[in-house]
Amino acid sequence: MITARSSLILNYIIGEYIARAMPVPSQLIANNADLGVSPATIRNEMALLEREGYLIRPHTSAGCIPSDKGYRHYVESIEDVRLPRDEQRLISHTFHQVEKEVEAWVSLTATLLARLVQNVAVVSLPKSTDSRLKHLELISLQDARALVVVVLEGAVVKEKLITFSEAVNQLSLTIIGAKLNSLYDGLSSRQITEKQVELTALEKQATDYLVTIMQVEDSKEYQDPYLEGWHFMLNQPEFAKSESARVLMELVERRGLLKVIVPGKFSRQGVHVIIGKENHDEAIQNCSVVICNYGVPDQAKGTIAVVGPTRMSYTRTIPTVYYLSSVLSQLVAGLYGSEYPEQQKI
Amino acid sequence: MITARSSLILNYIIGEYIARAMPVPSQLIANNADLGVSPATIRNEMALLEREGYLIRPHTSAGCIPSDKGYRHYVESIEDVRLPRDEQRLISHTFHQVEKEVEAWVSLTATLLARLVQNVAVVSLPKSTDSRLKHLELISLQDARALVVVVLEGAVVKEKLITFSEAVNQLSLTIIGAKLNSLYDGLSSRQITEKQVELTALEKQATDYLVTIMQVEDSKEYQDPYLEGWHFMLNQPEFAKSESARVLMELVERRGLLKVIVPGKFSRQGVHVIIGKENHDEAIQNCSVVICNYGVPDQAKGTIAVVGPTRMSYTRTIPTVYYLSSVLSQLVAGLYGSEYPEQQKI
DNA sequence: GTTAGCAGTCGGGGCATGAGAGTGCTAACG
DNA sequence: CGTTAGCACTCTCATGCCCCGACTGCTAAC
Repeated sequence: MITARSSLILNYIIGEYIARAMPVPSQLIANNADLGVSPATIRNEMALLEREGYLIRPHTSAGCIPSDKGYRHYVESIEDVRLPRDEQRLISHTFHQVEKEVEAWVSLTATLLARLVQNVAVVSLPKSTDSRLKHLELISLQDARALVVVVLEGAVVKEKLITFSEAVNQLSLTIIGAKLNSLYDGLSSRQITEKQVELTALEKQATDYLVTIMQVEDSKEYQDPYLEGWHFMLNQPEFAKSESARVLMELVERRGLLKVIVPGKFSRQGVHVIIGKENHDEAIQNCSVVICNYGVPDQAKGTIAVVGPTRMSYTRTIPTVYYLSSVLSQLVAGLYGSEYPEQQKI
Repeated sequence: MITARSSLILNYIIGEYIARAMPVPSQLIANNADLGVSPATIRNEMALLEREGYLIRPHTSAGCIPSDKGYRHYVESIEDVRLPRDEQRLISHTFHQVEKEVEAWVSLTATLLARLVQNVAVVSLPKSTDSRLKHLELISLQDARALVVVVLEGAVVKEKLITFSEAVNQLSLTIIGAKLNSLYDGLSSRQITEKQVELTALEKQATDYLVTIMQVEDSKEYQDPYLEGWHFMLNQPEFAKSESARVLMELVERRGLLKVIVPGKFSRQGVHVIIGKENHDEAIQNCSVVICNYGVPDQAKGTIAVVGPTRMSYTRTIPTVYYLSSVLSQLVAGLYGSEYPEQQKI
């Protein structure tokens, strides 16, 4: 339904348009695309591509700009999703210089990603699907108030201030903590609630808090991802009048980008691209999202994404998202004590 | 040097300008400000205020807009920095509904503040000036790798992945942990390093990690504050062309707003307002910052700030920042087990 | 199928015009 | 001396116009 040459021309137009942010004239294509044909021939092809819906003409006497369908074709024809070796090295080197903490990794990923692709990066923390208790610690603060620190499988640490029904000293708390640790070690929140044991009032209270924390952790999905790089996006001519940026920001900041995207169920492996109108939410229909899961199968997963105008550099963004997701996966795998499988292609 | 009536007129103009975002004509003042004089008289006063530098005229035949000096006068003359009782109740009610975690409080503060004042809110976590160890926990992950969880005075919890020089099991780690806890309980990082004790190789390594974590915690100032509400700011006509917003965002996101402000040394108590050119950094000289410290004296302090166009509602922003800082102070005081002193005025 | 040539179309910049808004000034008033 | 009415003046903004330049679509020839 589309000849090889049309496809070449289409991809050339899109590449140029991404770089110039202006309609691409036939002249330019004939000169630079090295097809050995004249502008007139190009124009014929362009007219065809326009009829087929791959191109849009802002007005009669102007060059073409790609439609969502055009971008889709362009993205599908990208073959190489690997970042150049030297860039890979540069990135992984940066990760070695940072503190060995999940938050630091994720935050760094967001910052790097935003800078590398000059758009907004969205990276969520890795989340266990069904968290299991690794360790529990109760620390007395004052009278009946205490701090409970919960360490879950995968080096997830959660703390919460709690208040017992009566004053307790550190010694009692340590004893309670020891008992609960031995009782609940390695269990999920559900298993803990189902466990039938004799507990004192205080132990019961501590257990309740523990279960609550674990349930909260299990239930909060895509909460508060790291957002970085708004100022890069504002640089794009698409967002010159800030009204357009505002709508998008409101969506991403307030309602949570990931919640909006998820309905798409991009559950398969690899990088996914959602272009313009393919997005469900209206506020983001002149944007594209490049998104990828990372994590360890059956243990924990997170999401890494880039949001930018549909006219973003996919050839740069896709490999970058892909590579960073694999780096994060490996780091997270270390937390769960498992090796991470070889990288796979899209 | 400025009569009572001039001052009234000036403040009226500024109030109007903040509301309308347009130059204020003499007509409007005469009609609404209830001074019992005609527009002509107002014009005379306006001419005076312009000569004195309180007002600026965008062009000859236009109303006036306030200069930074004018805003300064306006802000100084604000007397009531208390939020209405019912708003106070609404806010404190919201805090009761949220998880009892420092991060949750600070994040909520940023969100609330941004929404209440319709501008960007910047809130930093409370930071101890000289943190002391409350509890240490070592958790084995795999072979030589482990997780160290450090609880500091003030319910600050930090975790880090560490690697020992040799494989260690959980039992050994627990023993090491118990020993270090009894040795270092309540000490600062400096005191820990100065403590002369016989340690095994592993204990030495764990101590080093502990000290590093505490030093990092002590040294990182104003790191990664919670930012909220960019989309509100983009609504302001001042930022209609997103170029102006970009510069500001770059400053706040990349270089850290608080670092830029700090040189001003607003060490005293209460809310401070930095207007336009009073800011050191050029990128923010058409903005104002309303900023306030919170925390417990000598134990921990954080910062809460609002950034917006110089034409922001100071009468709303100042009380809101003030009240939220006192709420946060009280919450943080609870963490340190001390009562928080009565609220004081600016 | 490809190409040259040419007419046709549309956006954007430059410019003049006119209306409207609001002031500055002057002269009169109490 | 402070206040006021009246009026001329100034400047912005919106509108309309025109023309230029950029590209295309079409046609006819290769």
